[in-house]
Amino acid sequence: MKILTWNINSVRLRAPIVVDVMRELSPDIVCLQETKCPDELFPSQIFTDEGYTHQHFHGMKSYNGVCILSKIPFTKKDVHHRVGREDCRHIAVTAKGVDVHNLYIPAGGDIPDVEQNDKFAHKLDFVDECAAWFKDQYTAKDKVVAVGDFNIAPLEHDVWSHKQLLGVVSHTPIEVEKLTRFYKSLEWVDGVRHFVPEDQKCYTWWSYRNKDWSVSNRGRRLDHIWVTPPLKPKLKSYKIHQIARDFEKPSDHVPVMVELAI
DNA sequence: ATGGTTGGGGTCCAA
Repeated sequence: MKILTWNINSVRLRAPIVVDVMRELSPDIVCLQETKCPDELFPSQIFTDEGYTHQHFHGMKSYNGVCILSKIPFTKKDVHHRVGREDCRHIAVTAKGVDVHNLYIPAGGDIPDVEQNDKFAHKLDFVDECAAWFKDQYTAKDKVVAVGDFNIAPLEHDVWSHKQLLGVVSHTPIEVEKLTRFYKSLEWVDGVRHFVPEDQKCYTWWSYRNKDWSVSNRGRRLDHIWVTPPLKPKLKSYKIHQIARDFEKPSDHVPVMVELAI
């Protein structure tokens, strides 16, 4: 079972390149974030035509929005609201006995200070609530996958310069600490770092503001695929589809995929 | 230290 996550920054604009990636990588389950699309306008048919007939989308006008597109039937699908808001950042399905959660953690604005920046406070609260909620819902013996744009690069080599990004939202110590607490709470396994040594640079996002992104290569690993311990021995391979950053009209994120032997 | 780009919806906000 191949599970792919991608922050697509408008599903209507980029549905054609999602289809390209579906054809290239043949994922069974595709989790998208930042669809920026109300449900009544979701481009359902284009994905149905590709064989992704099982769809769960939860979007809103202009901002946020998540969806799960699958070739495998769901036995269950849910929408979850975090931090008392209804901003379309967390949905889940059950497929082949595995609960798959698609998360879009808030970016958190520019200033890493909860007093000065409500968006940063919201981000930290969101991560805390996820940790508590997953701990409440599951034990480490359950088969669970959590994917998405977490908007946090937790490890030193998840950013191009650890020192220069310590004060930049996405890599500040408080965010890393909170995400790490979430990570440890359910004994999650990092599906990409399972294959990529921690001392090796690894990115999934390059800013639009950086022209010639691949030359400066100032990336961050913001997109993640976590699995619970029973799924660790099932991890078969991973793919960071970096070529997608050079597509015409690219997203600033690239697809991340993990293959599980189930 | 600063500004750089993108998408959506509407002449600005969030990323």
